[in-house]
Amino acid sequence: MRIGTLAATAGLSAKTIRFYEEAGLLAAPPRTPAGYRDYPAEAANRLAFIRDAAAAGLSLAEIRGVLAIRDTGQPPCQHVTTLIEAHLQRVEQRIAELLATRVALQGLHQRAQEVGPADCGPAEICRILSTA
Amino acid sequence: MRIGTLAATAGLSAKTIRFYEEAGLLAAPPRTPAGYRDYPAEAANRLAFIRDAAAAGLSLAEIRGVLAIRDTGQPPCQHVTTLIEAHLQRVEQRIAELLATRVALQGLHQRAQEVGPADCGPAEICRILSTA
DNA sequence: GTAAACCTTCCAGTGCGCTGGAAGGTCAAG
DNA sequence: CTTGACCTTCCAGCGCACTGGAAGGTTTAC
Repeated sequence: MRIGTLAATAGLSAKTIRFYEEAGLLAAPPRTPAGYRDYPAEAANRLAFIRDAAAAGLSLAEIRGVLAIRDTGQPPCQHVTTLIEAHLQRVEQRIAELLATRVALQGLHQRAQEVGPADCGPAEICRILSTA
Repeated sequence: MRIGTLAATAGLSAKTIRFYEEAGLLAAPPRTPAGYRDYPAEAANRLAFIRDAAAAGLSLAEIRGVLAIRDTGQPPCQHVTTLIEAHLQRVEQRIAELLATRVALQGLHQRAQEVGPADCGPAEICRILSTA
């Protein structure tokens, strides 16, 4: 299977697949006599896994870690559980930050309704965004 | 006021202030005979404004837009209101995405409790993260 | 007088996950 | 036989907001 076929199967671009190889996520496949990459069918599974893990928000570095453990023959369960927990924490942290930002933006929007252009002196920048 | 003093006042690094000048957020100040930047006290206000606006999550490009309007002498109220609304939408969109990711991660975590290492055949990568 | 702290410019790199393009070789169809 | 789709490598850049460092000049404190 050549790279274009694999790309179509996995729903990625050929560029991305070469990039994953370079990044150590995908082993370098054998080549045809002409030098074309020639992938076994299992490569599609690996790419699907990468896609699923990336969709869950794991970084390529984290995915590489999981794959590296799997490639030793060990099931990566414990590592994956730890990773999921850590990532869940990061996501929750980020959600909390964004909720706070949302409250702040709603406050600014409220303020924008209350002050008119005439309320801003020429010396200040914007009474809505800052009192500086 | 020299750049280090301004940096300390504004809670930024001197590097960042030079970067803001380069990025068109802050006018180039006059120089001392030795070539040192010599800021008027108002520069601190402008930096405080930039800080507040950035804290609300606006990009430097957006902040530059607000400042550019203000620098024409116009109050930027209408522009700012529009900007806040657009940014609020982006934030809400992102929150929704992260909430979905959180649900997905909680599902994966649940699955991780249910499957053991023995459940993963050597041919698959990780039954927790993907069925590929 | 000298050492440390401060300033200047310029160039380069960070992290992340790709993407674009150039210059060339190969393969399949008509 | 040619056209066009496909493949190869390599190098560069994106967007974002800085940050680091080198190599040099200046000011300040003791």
